[in-house]
Amino acid sequence: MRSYQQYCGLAKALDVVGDRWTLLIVRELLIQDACRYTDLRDGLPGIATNLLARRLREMETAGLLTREEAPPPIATTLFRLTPRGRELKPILLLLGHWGAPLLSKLSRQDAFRTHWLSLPLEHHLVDRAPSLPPLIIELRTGDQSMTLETVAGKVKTRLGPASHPDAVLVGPHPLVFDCLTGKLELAQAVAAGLQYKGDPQFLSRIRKEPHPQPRTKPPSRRKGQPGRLS
Amino acid sequence: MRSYQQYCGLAKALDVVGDRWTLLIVRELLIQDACRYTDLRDGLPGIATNLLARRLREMETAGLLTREEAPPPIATTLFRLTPRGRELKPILLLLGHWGAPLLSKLSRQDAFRTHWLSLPLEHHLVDRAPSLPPLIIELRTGDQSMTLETVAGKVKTRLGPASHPDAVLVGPHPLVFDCLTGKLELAQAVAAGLQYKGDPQFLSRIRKEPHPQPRTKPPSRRKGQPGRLS
DNA sequence: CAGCATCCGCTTTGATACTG
DNA sequence: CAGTATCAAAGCGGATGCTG
Repeated sequence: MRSYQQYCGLAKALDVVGDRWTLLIVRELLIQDACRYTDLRDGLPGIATNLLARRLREMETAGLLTREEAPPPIATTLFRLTPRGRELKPILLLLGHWGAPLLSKLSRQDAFRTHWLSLPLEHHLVDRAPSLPPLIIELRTGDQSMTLETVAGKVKTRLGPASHPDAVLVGPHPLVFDCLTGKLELAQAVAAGLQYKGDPQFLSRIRKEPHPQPRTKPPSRRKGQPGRLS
Repeated sequence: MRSYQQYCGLAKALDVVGDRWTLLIVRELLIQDACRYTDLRDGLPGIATNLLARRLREMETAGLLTREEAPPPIATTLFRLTPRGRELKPILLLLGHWGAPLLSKLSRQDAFRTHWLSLPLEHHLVDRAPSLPPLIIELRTGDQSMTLETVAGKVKTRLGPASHPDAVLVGPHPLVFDCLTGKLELAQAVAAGLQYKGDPQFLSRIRKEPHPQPRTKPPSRRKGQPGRLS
């Protein structure tokens, strides 16, 4: 990117991360830690391959990431954020939070990768009952499943299914996301096509505000099946 | 900007504010509140006038700012951030802070406007002695002077000179900025060409860490003239 | 003068094809 | 797997001109 040439920290930051795709590449590396070129390309639907290669070079020069050549048995290049690059994480979280209201129904045909849920979910889910046994929730949406697990008052995410989840959410990703974050009440999400197995209380345990939109009268709670599911 | 078309809050945020110049326009409106077109153009050296007009239209459409047509006596258009636009402030502060280390000596020939100091200074200066009488510091650098004043444990900035400052800093903007934020110790800044009038203690009163880089032995404190200056 | 719109050359981006 | 090469389209920067 052409420099703004302004003596201003914000302008200097944008000189480095203001290019198209750059912050989304940082997103991928924040979520996936060590990425191969093809992992990145797969997590960035729409990017042209030459542009990805160019950005990776520029970001390496700028000190945002490093490129590790793995030795012959593995024989692949791994891209990883430097500490300086990882310092962008709080900014990405805030920006993502700022942009969340723009995820409307109109975005339903947008590309989606399950791992994109990781940062926003870890950012605004909590464990409101850390003294209870750990809670495990499996999400089945998008290109792969994802598991949420409460640890030390927080919610950690990882890719892949859970072996003994307390609850399972299955459905289109906008429903799963809105239901988890509390934008949609569970009953509304179920009415819209979400499948939920487990005790509904588990959901309110990890939402920051259990009833964020009491615009209409609060929907009546439905009993789920408590206990572990296989 | 062409949409990333990804179901991700960050990608949606970048769809709106990821265009070149957009966040710098937000910076201007955060600092100056109500701006005329020419104020904006002056605060954004390097922008092409047609591009500014286009961005303002797009940002109005996106709900970031409003355009007020002032009645005939004033006869000018005022641009102002909406609350939604103002929600970007913490993000800009973080990004500006992240970019601050990039403001090196190499940036000395970059364009500069005094009001750009406003956000970073208010962001990381504090009043470490709020029980003392208010402190007033005048900066003379860049295109106009700026006044710092302690209020309720914080430091507020405004453009223009102070009538009875406790201290005055005169010199090139990188020196004034580094000296205030503590990147440079006062003695170093003075040695580099900064003029400082007032008690050196006043500086450590508003810095978050009074001695941030004791790599070399701490420079000996020089006595200044305490008390008010005219 | 404030607030643009138009034109033109250059740079960046996007899409696709191809390679060690 | 990890890119490079090529080319068309879009975006940007700079100059200039127009309108109240």
